[in-house]
This record gives sequence, structure tokens and C-alpha cells, in this order.
Amino acid sequence: MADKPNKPSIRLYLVDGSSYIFRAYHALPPLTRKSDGLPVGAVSGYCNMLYKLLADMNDGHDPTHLAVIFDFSAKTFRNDLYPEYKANRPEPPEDLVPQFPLVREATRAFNVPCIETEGYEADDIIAAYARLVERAGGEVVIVSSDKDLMQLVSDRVTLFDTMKNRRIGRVEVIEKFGVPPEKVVDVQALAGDSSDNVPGVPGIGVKTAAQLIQEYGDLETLLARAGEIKQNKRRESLIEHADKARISKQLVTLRDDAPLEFSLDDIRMPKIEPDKLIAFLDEMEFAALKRRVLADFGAGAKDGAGDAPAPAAPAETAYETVFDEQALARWIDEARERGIVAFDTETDSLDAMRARLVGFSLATAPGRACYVPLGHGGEGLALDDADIEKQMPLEAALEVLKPLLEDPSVLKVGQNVKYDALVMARHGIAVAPFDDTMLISYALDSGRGGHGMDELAKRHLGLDTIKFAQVAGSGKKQKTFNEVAIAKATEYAAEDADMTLRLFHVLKPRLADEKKCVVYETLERPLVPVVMEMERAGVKVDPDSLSRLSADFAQRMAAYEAEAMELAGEEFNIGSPKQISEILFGKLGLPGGRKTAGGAWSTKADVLEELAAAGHPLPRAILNWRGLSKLKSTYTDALPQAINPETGRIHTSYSLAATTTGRLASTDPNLQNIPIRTDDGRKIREAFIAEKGNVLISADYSQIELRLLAHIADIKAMKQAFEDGLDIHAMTASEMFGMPIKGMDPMVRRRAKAINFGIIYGISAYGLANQLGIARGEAKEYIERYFRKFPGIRRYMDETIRRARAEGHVETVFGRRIHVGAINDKNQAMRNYAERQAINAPIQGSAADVIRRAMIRMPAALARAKLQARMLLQVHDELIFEAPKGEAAETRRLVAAVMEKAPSPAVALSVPLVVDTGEGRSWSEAH
DNA sequence: GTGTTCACG
DNA sequence: GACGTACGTGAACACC
Repeated sequence: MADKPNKPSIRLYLVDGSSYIFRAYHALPPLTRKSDGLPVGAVSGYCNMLYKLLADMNDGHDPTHLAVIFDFSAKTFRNDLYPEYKANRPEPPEDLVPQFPLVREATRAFNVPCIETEGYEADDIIAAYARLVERAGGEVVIVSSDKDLMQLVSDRVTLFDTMKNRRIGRVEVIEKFGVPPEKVVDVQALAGDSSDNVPGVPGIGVKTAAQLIQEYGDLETLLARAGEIKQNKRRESLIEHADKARISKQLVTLRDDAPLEFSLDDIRMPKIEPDKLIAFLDEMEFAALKRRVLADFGAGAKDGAGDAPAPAAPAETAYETVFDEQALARWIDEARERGIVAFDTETDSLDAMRARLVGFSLATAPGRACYVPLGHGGEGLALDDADIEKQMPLEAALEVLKPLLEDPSVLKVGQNVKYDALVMARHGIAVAPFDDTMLISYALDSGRGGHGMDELAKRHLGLDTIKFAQVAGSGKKQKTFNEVAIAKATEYAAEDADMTLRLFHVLKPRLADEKKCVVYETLERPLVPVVMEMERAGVKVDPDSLSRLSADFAQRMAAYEAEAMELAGEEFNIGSPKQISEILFGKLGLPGGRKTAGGAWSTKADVLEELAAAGHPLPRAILNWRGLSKLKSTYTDALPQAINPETGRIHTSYSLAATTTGRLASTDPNLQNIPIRTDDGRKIREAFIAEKGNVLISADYSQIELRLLAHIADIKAMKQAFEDGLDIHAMTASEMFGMPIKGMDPMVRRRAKAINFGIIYGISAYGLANQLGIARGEAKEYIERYFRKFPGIRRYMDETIRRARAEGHVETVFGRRIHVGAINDKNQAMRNYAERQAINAPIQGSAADVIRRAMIRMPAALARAKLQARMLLQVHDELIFEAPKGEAAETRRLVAAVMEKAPSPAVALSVPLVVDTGEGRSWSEAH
């Protein structure tokens, strides 16, 4: 290669302006200009993003040229090629339209050239500049993450995703498309693009397209040789839709011949003129950004009142570290004045029942936050941080903080408040009133992604937060928060509170707009204190009986392991599925059944079960060993470790926003999957016991999901059966197979039961056949017979799927919304999966709502009845209580009544709910 | 960190 | 005629 200067003379940055606008619009609440109500949210977001980009340029990037490129109008030469191109794009929102010209004005206020050309998309202009500079030997960075631009990537052209702070080069393109940049258009031509209405070839997605292009080299070769393809459907689709593929390729291929009205000289790296920029910011009334510009550029122009502490660094926002009571008191006064404060605790553990408070942060307005370190350092810690000496004593700080956290006139906003409230409760502080951004997000967006803070900040604010691992490290040498230097801790902790408050301002108004206030206020927020008390209470577990079980399991496992080695004729790791499969399907030559997702022969229980039934002794030994191994490692060995030394009990943690349907999830340890189905497993439940003088009470809903199905789908026969207290599975069998319930063959009832469950899961003939071990044809016949007998079910399923397709979501009877985005996916497997989710979610979710309502009412109901019982655990359709022996009978009656009446008055179910209760010394006895 | 397996409703 | 499925979870372990 010729002698090349290590620094090219041209480094051009091309910003995809249109994508910036839309991101800004969707990331921000609908802000308006105070003086006249002009919508300016997107402009504001755009300015912040552009400013951040230009600020970041100074460290790390060194562009010589820069421009922002916009789409001129929706119509381009592509519409002449294919009239439907982008025809499915909705009109831009009404309040965004007037912002388009403002954004261009903003760009010019930054002194940044703003380029658009009639008849071309921004992407084409970007392509033209990229090629120009590439040919001139320069480098190009395209600031966008739009996949349509990936075809331009080369040695000299990269994409930069500012949101993810990620560079997209050749390797990343291959990761995304499975082919190098120059083949991207071929893949896109096949896969199409639903958002741009590029047709592609039906039935082919990116994965398949990449595979085909890899195999055949390029689109034309593939189309010419399509006849060779083995898969029938794929082959026919390719042959039939070859023209669509060709036109798709033309649509997705960017043209690099757009006329360039600006020369490279015209787009040399701009210099911000503070006065010009500030004049525009004044006009728009963007005070925050103006302050930042003033801070960064010094006294370039006249400053307003210098009330807020001027941000020191040109970085985002300066956060204050609070070391003394006076400073803390000032923040608390400010919170009182505003009536709202975001609050976040920092501790040394994820387990709120063990965590020690290390500090807390407050945010009183977006960008205005502080961190109060209390417990950094500690004995035996070599932390070279002079700030440690300056920390306030914990007790003194809490004394000042407590009145604020308990002040009924100040709203405390948190992210996952249950955690912080539990830590504070252990210090005698009751946080109230509060709002929780995690739960608001859950009420609005279940099924659309996670509800953790980092993810929400990204999704709604377009901001990257400092990750815990960035301040504390990761892996083996991860520090606890008290070991983090205070300055660093401030950046992280104060940002958390700041983000929480910003998220609150974005999310809270949506509750009303999207009619989810009732869900949030009746199913989410009030559950927080209730679950908090359950976690605080914990459950007593007898470690000795668990360790006796462990020893017993160990002994029996050793015997099974020896037997397995003997049968295999060699030593192998019985815990390794891979080695098992080598022995069984390799060495012994047994017939392998199904393969796993990873392509290996599966060795899971039902496969081994079949082999055992066929008379092979080794699979049986492995199954026996596995059963005991699971129980030992997951339960009898692990549970004693989970006993809190202070309380002597196990305190699980319930995630309130982990599932898509509204169910809770239990972690650390999971107490919602304690064994019950086998005898050995049940022995583990015997170790869950009541305190002396008490009993455990279990109360569970009988068939709640089927009852809700009967109600929702309006199945008359099923409702009648529940009304009459019949055995629902026997009734189903009797209806389906026309035989009397009395003296029914248990096999027949079992089949009906499997079908009933199948319906709830969004039945498929394959699934039912698998479950029952019958042929798919037979299963199909059962399902059809079921639909004939209970026509309401069909209607429910069809109607649910129709609504999910049209609206992208389904709802429970209490209004909880569950998004099922994949319902319109082009991949059939994805779509089928989403359809089953759509069918299941309203049923599972309504049941989850019912038990939430019961839980929320329970503490007050117990108190009113002067009962001392404490609610300890929830297992989806079951609640576990600990109660004084003498109050057991009355507690059982009350609990059952509260649970059975839980839907009312919000919903009058057309089926009765029935709750069964039991009591005993252990969970096993109570159930 | 991912995949497999298996405990629960 | 082939494909890929029962719904919702969390934890332990092997293996890369």
C-alpha cells in the first residue's frame, strides 16, 4: 500500500437530521413554548442532541467537515418506481409538522449547514457525499443508526449511533445482516422492510435472506437458480415474487448521484457563535440549554439571574455532593417548596433486607440533583478518598430526611420504590406518598420491553446513564457501593435521582392520556407497601431438616451415578447433557428423539422417559439422578444459605414489573417454584414452617384461569358447571365424548384437562399431541370437537387475535394492557407465538389482577377483624399466611372471603370464584 | 455470557 | 409438504 498519512485530510461527519427529529419528538413530552403555546418539544430535543454531538466532537472525534442532511419531502423518485413505497407511513403528528422548519432554523443557528434536495431522500444525499469523500481519500462518519445506511459502510465509511455510543463498521454490519455491506441491498431486497413498505419476498426474513445470499452470491444468481431450492414454499415464493425482489432492490439501493449543492468547502467544520445560538435559544425559550451554552462558552453574552449554581464542567449537569446539615436542609427546603422530589438510596447489597445504607440522592428538578454520602469507606478498607472524613453521620442525616420522606404534602418519586422504602423502613422511616416510575412504565408499556431505569432513560429520554458496572466494576472484583469514591458515586447516584424525576415527567402524564390511571392506582401502586411487608415478614424455614434431606439425596445420587457409570461402561459427567448424549446416542446407538435449539440431541426428561419406557436402564438412572440433583442444588443446599442471620427467616424479593401479564415474580430465592409434584419434592415444603404457637394457612383459588376464561369468552356450559360446583375437567370430557361423569375413565378426564389447559395457552394440535403423547391428527380432532361443543372459545380466540393485530395489544378485564408487538411480524413462527400470547395474556393477566386486588385489601381486612395473621407468600393463585393457632379458623374464613370478592366492585364476574384453604405446621400440611 | 434443563403456577 | 409451537416465570449447571 502506498505511503498514507495516518490522518486523512478530510473527516466528514454527516448527520441524518430526519432521524434526529423523530427521535427527539418521541423521546420528549409535548413541550410548548410558554409565551404562546407553540409546540417545541422536538426542536428542544434536537438542539440538545446536536449540541451534545458538537460538544462530544471536541474530545475523541476530530471532524474537518460536518453537515446535517434532511429529507426534502415525502415524495421521491422511489414513488415513481413503486407507488406504495412508504405508503404505510402515517402522517407526521400534528404538533410535529410546525417544528420541521424550526429544526432547520435551529441547525443554522448552530452555524451548521443544512442540506436537502428535492426528489431525493436524505439517505441518497448522504450516499453521494460519502462516495465523494471516499474517492478523495477521506473518511466519513454517518451519524445515524438507520439500517438502510449500512450498505454504505466501507473501510472509509462508518456509522455512528450516538444513542448507543456505538460505531458501526463492517463487522457490525455483518452481525446485523449476516452479509458484508456490499451485499446488504441484496438481503434487504429479499427480506423487504415493513416500515418502508418495501415488499421483499413473502416468507423470507433477514436470516433466510442472508443465508440465501451467502449461498448463491447475489440476488440475480439466486433468482436465476431459484429452482434448485429444496424448501418448497421458499422456492415457489422466490420464483413467483422475483419481480418484487428486483423492485425492492431498486428501492433500497441508495443513489449516490444526487446533485450536491454544497461543495466540501461549504461544509467545513462549523464554529458555534454563542451570540447567534443564544439569540435562537432565547426565541425558543430554552433556558436550560442556554445556561449550558453560557457555561461552556464563558461570558459570551449577558447572563440572567445567577441563581442556580453554574455548571462547572462542560459535561451534562453538575451534581452536588452534600456533606453538611445546612446543605442538606437547603435541598430539603427546595423539595418542600416544589412539593415533589425524586429519591434514591445507594446501598451495599441488592437484598433490601440485608443492605446497609451507603448514601441517598435527591432531585428537585430536571438536572438539579445531589448525593448525600453516609457510609463510604469503612474498617479495613484502604480507600484513598479525603471526602470520606467529611461525610455526615448517618443518624443525623436521617433525622433531617425523615420529616421530608414522611411529609404528606411532598410527593416522593422513585424507581422501584419498594426497594428504597424497605431500606428506609428498616431505619424507622415510612416513605409516603410516593410514585414509582417503574410501575407507571409497567402500567403503560407491559410487553414493550423492560422497566429498569437504564432502559427507560434510553427509551424515553434518549439518554445513556452511567451503568453500575462503570462505577463499581464487574465480575470478581466488583466493589460494593461503599467502596466507590464519593465523587464518582455522586455522578452515578445523583444521576439516578435526576433520571427518575425526568422519567416521571414523561411517563406520569401518559397515564391519564392513555387511560391507565385506574390500573396504576388500583393494581400497581397500592401493592408496594403490601408486598414490602410480606418481604419484611419472611418465612421460617428449618435448616436442619433441609440438611438431612441434602444428605439423603447425596447418598441416593451417588448410587444412581455409580449405576449409570456401570451401565455406560465408562466414567462420564452425569451432569453434562452433552456427555449424556454422546453416551446414549453415540456409544450405545439409541435412537435420538428431538434436537434442541442449538442443534444438539436433546436429553431432557421426556426424551429419556421414552427411552426408559422402551426398556433401556441407563436413561432411568440418569433421570433418577437428575431429579435428586435438581432438588439438592436448587433447594435443600441453597435455601439454608438464604436464611437471614438477623431474622432467622427467608425473605424473598418479589418483582412487581418482571412479567408481561401482571404476575409477580419471586427471586433471591424464588419461593414460587418450591416442589410439590413428587414425594421427594414435597419433603422440601415440610421445611417451611410456622413460628411456635402459629400455623401456616394456605388459601388458593380453584381453577381461577378456567373460570376467567368461561367469563371472558362467555362459555355458557362452562359457567353453568362452575355454578353447579361440578368437576370442570370431568364435565368437559362428558360434553366432548358424550359419557356420564359418574364412573368416568380417568384417562378420558386427563385428556379433557389437557385440552382445557391447552385452550388457556392458545392451543395448537402439535402442543396438545405432545402433552398427551397422541398423534397430531387425533389432537386436532379433539380441538375441533372442543370448538364445536364450546363455540364461544373460537369466537374469543378469533376476536382476541383480531384486536391484537389492529391495536397491538390486549387487555385484562380490569384494563391492564399487554402489548404484543410481534403479532404483525412477517415471520410466521413469531406471529403464531404472539397470537398464543395474545390469547393467554388476558386470562393469565386477569387472574393476576384478581389476586393483586385481594392482596391489596388483605392487611386492612385482617386489621379490621383484629386478626394477627401476616401474609407471607404469593404463588400466583395461592396466598400463604402465618397466624396464631387460636385465630386460624377465623383467619381462613376471612381470607377466603376477601379473595373470593376481590373482583368486585370493579368487575362483576359471571362465574363464582372459589377459594380453598388449609392449615398446618408446615406449608406441606397447609396446602 | 449462552444454552439446556427443570422447579412452579 | 415443511416448519415450529403449547402460556408465564427463575435458578443451577455445563460449556464456550
